[in-house]
Amino acid sequence: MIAVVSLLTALDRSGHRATEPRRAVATLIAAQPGHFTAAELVAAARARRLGIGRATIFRTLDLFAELGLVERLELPTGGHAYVACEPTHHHHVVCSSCGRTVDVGDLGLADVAREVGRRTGYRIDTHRFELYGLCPVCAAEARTTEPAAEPAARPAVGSTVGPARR
Amino acid sequence: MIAVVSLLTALDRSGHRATEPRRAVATLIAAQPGHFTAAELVAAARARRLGIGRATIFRTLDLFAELGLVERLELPTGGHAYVACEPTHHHHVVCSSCGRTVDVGDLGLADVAREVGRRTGYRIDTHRFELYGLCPVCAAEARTTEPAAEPAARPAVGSTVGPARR
DNA sequence: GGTCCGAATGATACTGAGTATCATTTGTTC
DNA sequence: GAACAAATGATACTCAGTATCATTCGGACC
Ligand SMILES: [Mn+2]
Ligand SMILES: [Mn+2]
Ligand SMILES: [Zn+2]
Ligand SMILES: [Zn+2]
Repeated sequence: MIAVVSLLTALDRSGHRATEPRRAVATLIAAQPGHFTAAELVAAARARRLGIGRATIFRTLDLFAELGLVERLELPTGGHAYVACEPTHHHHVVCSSCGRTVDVGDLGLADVAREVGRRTGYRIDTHRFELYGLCPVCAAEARTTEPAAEPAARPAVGSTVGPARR
Repeated sequence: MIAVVSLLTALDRSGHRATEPRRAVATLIAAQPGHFTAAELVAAARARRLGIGRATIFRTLDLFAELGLVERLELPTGGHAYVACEPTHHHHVVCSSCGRTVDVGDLGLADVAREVGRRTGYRIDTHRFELYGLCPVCAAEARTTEPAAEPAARPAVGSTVGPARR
């Protein structure tokens, strides 16, 4: 969940044009409750008969990712997905069954990264930290239903838990 | 760097056949000093006139990844690469300029993951933690040469630093 | 050593994500 | 309302990864 205006003002402040297609994509992104794939955005654009080219959607996603308002993450399946976030540093917990994503703050990771830099001599610039597991809903489901736990249909929903410290 | 026998015994112990192509791929993997892409393996196989099909290389990489002897990581560029590792849980520091990879142990990450589980209610199964930055060599280079720091040609080399605790 | 059978292979063809190109359109600045 | 660079979208392309399936092969058992 992110406000459309956040996306638009970020465009303006970075010296990029607020074109019609970009506004449209921003609206689509803002409407996404959880994480989404590029293909899903393309489908959404087509469904609403916006005349946006596929290339433009990829370009716009890249742009917002550069601006830090959208983050690209790699699912355990190997595919890619995006989440719209306020551009503060934080990480994601992803349900490997339904895809529900929750934000978490740094929780001491910065210290770990610093320590890694000290030990390895690397000048650490960025890190990637993603957690995968079962969300409470899916965990409950897995407990009640037969032990044959099949992945659910994936009603991806986003939410936020925990203070995004720092 | 990994020993060929580690790969082969892992095959055997998991009930998979030690076929000729798999031995060959294992040898190729063991010869890789740092991280490598699937395409690079394919090229290496072709260069040495081993008659291994492309599909088999992908299949074998997947297999070794399942067995935990090879880890697939996502480069900051968006591409994928593999590193051969002893199958103990650890993480990677990757030089964003030359690709040199260094192993690091858990360094308190397990605690962070546990804390995330507590706060979010997720049952955390796995996590992904990768660090990117400049290795000492590239950092020195960047300091001596013009401030116009272009990424170098990428002579990927692997090494290990720090106790892989746990 | 020979038989047998499922596992594994590789040739081929396919999918799907992402990108290059380039003539046309559009946002912004003056 | 020009003017001009930035952005678009149609098209065609590349490249990673995968499905298919007839053929081969490893290894278990005798
Ligand atoms: Mn987020
Ligand atoms: Mn490693
Ligand atoms: Zn779930
Ligand atoms: Zn380096």
